[in-house]
Amino acid sequence: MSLVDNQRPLQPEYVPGSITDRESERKALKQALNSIHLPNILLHGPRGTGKTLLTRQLITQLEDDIQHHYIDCIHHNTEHKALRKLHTSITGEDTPQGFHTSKLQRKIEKQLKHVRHLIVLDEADFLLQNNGNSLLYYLSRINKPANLGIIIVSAHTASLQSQIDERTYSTLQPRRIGTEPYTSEQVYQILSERARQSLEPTSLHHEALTYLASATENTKLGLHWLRHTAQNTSQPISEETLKQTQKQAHHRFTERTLSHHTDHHRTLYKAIQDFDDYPVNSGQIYTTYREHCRKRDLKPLSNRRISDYIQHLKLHGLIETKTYYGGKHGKTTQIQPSSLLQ
DNA sequence: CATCCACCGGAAATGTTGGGAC
DNA sequence: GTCCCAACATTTCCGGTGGATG
Repeated sequence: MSLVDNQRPLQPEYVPGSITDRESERKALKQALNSIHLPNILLHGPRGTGKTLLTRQLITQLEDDIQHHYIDCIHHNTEHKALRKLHTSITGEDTPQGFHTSKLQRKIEKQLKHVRHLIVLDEADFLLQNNGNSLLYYLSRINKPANLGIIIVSAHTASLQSQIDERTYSTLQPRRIGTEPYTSEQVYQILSERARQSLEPTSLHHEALTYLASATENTKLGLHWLRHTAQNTSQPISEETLKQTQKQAHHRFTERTLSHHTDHHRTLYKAIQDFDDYPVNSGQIYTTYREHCRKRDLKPLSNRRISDYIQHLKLHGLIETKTYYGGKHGKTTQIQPSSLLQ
């Protein structure tokens, strides 16, 4: 027995017909796309503030003569993987794995000549962290007839800018469009609209929604929590219900976030959660990680590799880190779970 | 001033995977 | 099959970092 009437509006992939409170960003994007040359755009803002939604909605409304290509850089986190995805998207055929990067590049360039294309690099941080800016460099160089637009979507602008080298950045000249975190009032509006569309009437108390909105800035997390709760209760949802489901909902949320990563990512995250007092040094985390590996019969990765994995967790917003360069701490990273996921 | 803290993170080296050509 | 090769994953190596401490 569940309170859910219509699943779809609560799903993370759902694109609502209208987007609440992102009117100025939407206009800015639209306007940029109406210029003669397709623009390059850097769309940035914290997680769960509607960036992906904005771009997804935008590409459904493009003029017919513009082909769009959506690339999720969490999965396509190298130049080669992203190019394969792009090639598949352009030609509509499966791209065999055998091609070398340069061959892929040549094939793609041929296709790009005549039609206008818009490429969306969602979660671009993951590509840059893993592979540097080789893909962006390449794309910036082949864009001579200027019939190519690139939308870079990022949640970590500061680190992103430092990852793109200056030549590439100045060639791209991306227009920056930022999304601010939602206020709890706005989160309230968004969640209440989705709840109205998908839940049985009167199944969600007003004060419960207020609580939910105040406890989360990330709408993705809020929606997940609401959906999880609605699917697992038959009584109308109160603030109390939400408090009971919070822990498990958040747990599921992180599980889902890490589901496309490796066992080592999950083991590492478990190890990070194993402490009583935060923040914790990465050295202690690594020791704990190794213990978890022993219990699970996993061969532990090197600490060099784990320090990359820590960055992945950070990019997902699962942990917060602070790096010390020398001083009494030495050069080290202190880590704590994200305060949004208590 | 030298040394230490405690690890970072770039770069090179090594291991692994999977396709193509024969 | 087997040889070769590029991409990719991971490890190894090593030069930093800057205040505290002796």
